[in-house]
Amino acid sequence: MTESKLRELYEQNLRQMDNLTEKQQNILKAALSLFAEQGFDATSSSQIAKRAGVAVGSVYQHFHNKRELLMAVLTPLTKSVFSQAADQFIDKTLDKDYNSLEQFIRALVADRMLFISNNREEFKIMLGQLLSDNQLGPELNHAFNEQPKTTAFPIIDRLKKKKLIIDYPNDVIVQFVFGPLVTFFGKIILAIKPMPIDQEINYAVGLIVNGLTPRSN
Amino acid sequence: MTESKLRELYEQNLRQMDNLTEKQQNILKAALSLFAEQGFDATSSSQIAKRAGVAVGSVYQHFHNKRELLMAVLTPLTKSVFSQAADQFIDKTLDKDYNSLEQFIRALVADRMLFISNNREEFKIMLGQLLSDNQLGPELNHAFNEQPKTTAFPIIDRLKKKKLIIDYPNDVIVQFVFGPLVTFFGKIILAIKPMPIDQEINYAVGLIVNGLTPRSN
Amino acid sequence: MTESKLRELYEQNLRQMDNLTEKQQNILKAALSLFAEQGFDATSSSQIAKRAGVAVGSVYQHFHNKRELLMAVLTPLTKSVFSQAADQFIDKTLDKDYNSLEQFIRALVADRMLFISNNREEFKIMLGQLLSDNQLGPELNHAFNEQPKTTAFPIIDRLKKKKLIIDYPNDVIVQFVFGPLVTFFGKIILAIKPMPIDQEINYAVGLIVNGLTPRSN
Amino acid sequence: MTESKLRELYEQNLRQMDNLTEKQQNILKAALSLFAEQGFDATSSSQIAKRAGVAVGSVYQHFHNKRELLMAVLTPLTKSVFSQAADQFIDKTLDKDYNSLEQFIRALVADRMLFISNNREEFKIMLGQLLSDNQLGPELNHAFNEQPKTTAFPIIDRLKKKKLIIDYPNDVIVQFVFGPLVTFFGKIILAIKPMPIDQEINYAVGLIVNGLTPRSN
DNA sequence: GATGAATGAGATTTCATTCAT
DNA sequence: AATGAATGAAATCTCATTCAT
Repeated sequence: MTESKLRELYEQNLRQMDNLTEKQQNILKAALSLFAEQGFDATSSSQIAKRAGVAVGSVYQHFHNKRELLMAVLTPLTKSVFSQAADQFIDKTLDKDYNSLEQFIRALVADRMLFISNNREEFKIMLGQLLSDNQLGPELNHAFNEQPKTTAFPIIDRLKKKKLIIDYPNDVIVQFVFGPLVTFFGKIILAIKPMPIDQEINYAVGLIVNGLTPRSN
Repeated sequence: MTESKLRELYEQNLRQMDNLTEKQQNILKAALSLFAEQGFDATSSSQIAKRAGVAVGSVYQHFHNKRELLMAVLTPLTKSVFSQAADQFIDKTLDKDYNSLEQFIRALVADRMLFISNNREEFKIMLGQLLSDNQLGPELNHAFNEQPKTTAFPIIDRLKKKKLIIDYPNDVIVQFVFGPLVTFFGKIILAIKPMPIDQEINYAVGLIVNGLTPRSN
Repeated sequence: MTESKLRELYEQNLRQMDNLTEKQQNILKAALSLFAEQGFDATSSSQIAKRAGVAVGSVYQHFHNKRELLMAVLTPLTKSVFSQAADQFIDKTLDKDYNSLEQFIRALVADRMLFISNNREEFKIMLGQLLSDNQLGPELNHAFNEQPKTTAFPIIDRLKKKKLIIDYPNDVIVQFVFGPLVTFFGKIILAIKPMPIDQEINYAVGLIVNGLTPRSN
Repeated sequence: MTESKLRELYEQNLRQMDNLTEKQQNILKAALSLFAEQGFDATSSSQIAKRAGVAVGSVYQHFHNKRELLMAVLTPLTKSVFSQAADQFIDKTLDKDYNSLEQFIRALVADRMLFISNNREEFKIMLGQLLSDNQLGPELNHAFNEQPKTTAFPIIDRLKKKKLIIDYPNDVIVQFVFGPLVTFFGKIILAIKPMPIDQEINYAVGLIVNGLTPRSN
């Protein structure tokens, strides 16, 4: 299971910002929670300062403006974690010669669902920015468009050869697998009834696998 | 196809706000587009006024503050359209005695996807609010939790009896069907590569149906 | 005497900014005096607002930032007045066929000294900016380098032909004539003992003329 | 030539501030150049620290606030150098029994022009302060009003007796001699086309002398 | 002495909202 | 109803200065 690794990676990323004082760390944490609660625009510098227990000026000591602070909050998610995790995923999970579709789907869904669950606050912030910021969208297109080509596509192709997966375009398949993940995220955002994550995974895997498995006739 | 009805309903709702001058209508339209483009907080009254081609003061003539304007933008979507459309959906679409799973899924997916596509701007605004406003979430719980119980659940139950659908909990099934819809909406938000909506519908329907169809063995 | 014209031109320029409310005019006046007294950087928006008798926000209603306000204060001096006055000067003063050197010098010195005297505040501000702003300098080079070529130089050439003026390079002569004017301005800046302006003019003209008159031997 | 002496005096003055570390000297130099480039107000402590290659705190180790730093920059110019140089000037230059007007003027103009040229940065700063500080002006009045009375006036009187100089009031003559010097300084401020300083001196001397020489008739 | 993170007062600027015309 | 100048509260950000290390 790669999940523990993810947490580790995240923590590691935070520690990499090691030029940060304890107070600056507090500012980062305060900003993270406030951005998630109220959104970026609705959060004022003085609010952040108050929650972090520092003076307003201190917010601007290390992070030279609010946007930079936002980026500092999102970076561990987008940059490092995203790609590193993805790389890890290739190495440790996807790169095995999957014989069964289910093994593949289960690994992927579990990994990503835990990732979403563990980073829900950051994801909320990112989504919020995506809605207003017209710059972030294109940046993420890569992650969602290009990454699968080198990671998931080869595996899908292999499964296709073995007739273990339905013959739909690769991107359509990927998009379909993402469905339950995105819905899961949606539920988190809407604070909708929590279902034990194992159950959530099991149901999702069951339905996705069924959906992707070719009918014999 | 219910889509045209939706538009009609929306327009009708706008016309119901009939105490509105033409200028006020322009203000509403300007606010709608700006909120969708930049988010609520990042949109200023004077921007709205400029795009509407009126004076700033006029923005406050009918809508007494910015928040009221936001509500006026969202109301036709949430209140009227949502419920009315839902009712319509029951009457016209779901309430038939579906014999085939595919008929049911296709009707539902097509309808909702067009609904999302036609109201993308409003949905973007609403999502934006959902992320910051901690009040809207619970309200929508009803729509997503309770409504299906009286609309989709009976149909699913009927399909289950005929062994035309997999024997998963009803809410899990509903959630699964929503997957591609939510993903579709996500793509709109991220402004990701447009695929002809018919194709999008066909692929989604194919996969969902396959996923929900019981295996013979 | 062109002096009255200058004042007229200046006032006219101010009136051309006619989109200005009375309050905005007050802001302009307040800014002018405060910039002259304390310098641009040392003057705060709230100081301007207070002296103008308006709210802080009103300072930014018409002039969108402090620099724009500075420009609004300096523009009538640099742009319009400078060039217009210069044009007028050509037409009305320099363009006569001066036979005597003294006539020429007296006209020029009197005109410029009154110009300086009448616009001392604006000149102080401009000089202050010149010292810090690295953009204004080059702009003024034109005025000081190019303008004389089309205005004063032809007259000097004519005087040279008639042996009425010493045979020094034209720009050296112009620079020399400017000496007493610049000194006069320096005295105003330093708030040094005022001498009746007529006397100031007479002495300056006497010495300049003597300096420029060729010795017979 | 007294110029070298001036530099020496200046350096000597700096050395007199001998409680200064090398770092503190760097701070002084950094402040000098930055104040000259951008003006006092527009220069921040951290900028000074950066250019001096020290920490912000070090700026305040010796100079207890920014104004004190400004004074430390200006003092060697105003206090020591100014008066000392003036004294030197009396001793070494003016106190000779000048027979020719030109000798006198040439000595004075050359000396002052080099002085200005060598201390242009300090002069820029001083002028900048003069424009905003309403206290420095009066202080300088002495230098410009009283000093000549004991230095230049006696020499002028002697020249008048010998009919070697025009019979204008002494202060008018002094002011006239200063004209080209002030203009020269103005050109430095405006960064206007540089002319070789020897030429600048020669032309100025020629014109001033001609201007001050009585006509035979 | 030197450092630089922390401070908080204050500056600039924005903007929802009011109100006289 | 419509206008847009005026308002002032609040937000972002800067910076001189302090102080613990």
